[in-house]
Amino acid sequence: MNVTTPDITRDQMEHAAKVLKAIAHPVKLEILKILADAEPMDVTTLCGHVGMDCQISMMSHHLAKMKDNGVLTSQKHGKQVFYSIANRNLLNIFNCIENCGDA
Amino acid sequence: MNVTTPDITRDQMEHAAKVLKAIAHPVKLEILKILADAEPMDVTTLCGHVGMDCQISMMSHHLAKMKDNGVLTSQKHGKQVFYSIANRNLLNIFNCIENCGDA
DNA sequence: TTAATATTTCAACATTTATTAAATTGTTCA
DNA sequence: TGAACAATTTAATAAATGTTGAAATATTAA
Repeated sequence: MNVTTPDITRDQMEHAAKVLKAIAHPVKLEILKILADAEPMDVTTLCGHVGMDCQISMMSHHLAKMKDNGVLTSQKHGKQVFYSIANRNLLNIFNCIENCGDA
Repeated sequence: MNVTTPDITRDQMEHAAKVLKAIAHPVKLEILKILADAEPMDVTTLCGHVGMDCQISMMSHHLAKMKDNGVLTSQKHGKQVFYSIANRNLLNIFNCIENCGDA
């Protein structure tokens, strides 16, 4: 397979690194995956869907970081905060990863 | 655009997180980009191609981590070590990133 | 207004990552 | 052999991340 890469400036590179850092964590990837199938979702429900033991505080930290880096958006309804994926194009990263798993 | 995500196990998730961590850094992305266009390449030449000031020792550290996580491979010829991209599918990540830049 | 619920923020700490310089290893060539 | 070069390893330190529990904030309902 002949893959070519688009031209990317140094600024874009810095930005890309930030986004990747914001999701390069098993739980954060899982969050992304769960939201991919059922967004938006509130923090407590999301916590319940995560495989491992989930502490609400940890979840909140993960979500905040992902939001800070433009990966997620949030919207408050009543006492709950619902998170969504900012740009579903990012989900293609899962296909990328799946193919590269046996590198 | 309706993006669906493949089923991914927790183990794959852990692995994916490792790979992403191994490239979630501006210089590491740049390394990947340079190699994408001209692999294999030795450490000193690679260092020269990197935009910012590059110390050979730092480069070596970056390369080692990327190799440890299966992103790169290396081959020694004489006193030089040439690095290549282990699986060029990973390069699709640049397309991913380009589209998500304005999230 | 008080109680209950949802989420965030704060603070502390452990762990990991990034960066740099110096020392070390391995290779080639005079 | 020993000088020169390429790259890695080691070690030290700074900076960023991950994790946890407790306290604080905001919203709703009694």
